[in-house]
Amino acid sequence: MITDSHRGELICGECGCVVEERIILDAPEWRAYNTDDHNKRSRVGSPLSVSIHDKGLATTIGYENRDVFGRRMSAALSMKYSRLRKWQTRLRAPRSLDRSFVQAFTELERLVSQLGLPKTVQETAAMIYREATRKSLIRGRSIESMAAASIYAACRIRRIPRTLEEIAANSRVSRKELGRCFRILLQELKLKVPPVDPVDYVLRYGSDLRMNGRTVKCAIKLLREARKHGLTGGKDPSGLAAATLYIAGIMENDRRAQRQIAVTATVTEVTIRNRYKEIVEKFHMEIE
DNA sequence: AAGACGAAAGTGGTTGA
DNA sequence: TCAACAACTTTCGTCTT
Repeated sequence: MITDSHRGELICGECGCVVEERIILDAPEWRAYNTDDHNKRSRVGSPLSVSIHDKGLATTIGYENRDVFGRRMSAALSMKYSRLRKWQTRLRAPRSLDRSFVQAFTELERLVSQLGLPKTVQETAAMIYREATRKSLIRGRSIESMAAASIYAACRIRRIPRTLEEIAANSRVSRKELGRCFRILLQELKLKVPPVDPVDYVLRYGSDLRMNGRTVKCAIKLLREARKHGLTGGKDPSGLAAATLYIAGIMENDRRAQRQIAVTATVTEVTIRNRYKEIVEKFHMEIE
């Protein structure tokens, strides 16, 4: 077991699973010990110090060993990252032209590993960030917020469902700021980002909740029907996914408590009930 | 005792004058 | 720029299983 005091997590040394999140530590969090450090850190936020950061890397076990379904990083890319890492340790004091880039890429890497995202997301996010830099969109905004926004955009493009909240929770950027930066990326880079499909969330939450394949399929079917009846417009996709999973659970005898679903979908039970009511009413369903 | 229900008041974001 | 509005949340008392 590894305690990551930076993130407040207890991590299994074998597989990198987060065993316990949000541990409360009595030790102080990072501090700037002199003004120089303070200037650096207040700007940057995430890699608080090289040593802590390296510790973070060491726990990124999935990185080289586990990887996503055996896919390896291209040789060129992997060389690039190890080079970046080397720079990171060397570039301690002097300011360099590339420094912000290194910081951004380190942040991307950190977010990807912390959120358990596949490599494709990291690559996409890196491309987006690079492009944003080229169009000088970073200026006036923090590296961290733009990196997080790139990650979010990459998730949307790759259809790996992660909410703004989840990403915000893993960086020092507020949900609001993250949304703003994402919007900027959207319009300035003319990214074509498909609308969020609640089905993606059904799949994810269904598996998080260990629900049967049949139940998940049923939920997807309900979702399709709901869409046909115009019940989905303007609704939070997470809420829709949660509600259809709840109904499907009852129908397929694979029931979960509203509370449980609400927690994994990060919506409230009230929202689940509202969607649930709308759907049941519309379908004239009798749910036992 | 846990789960489900719904009313009421509050929040943050979008829209349209 | 401001007000209205819809969706969602929080909180809480009540009913159901």
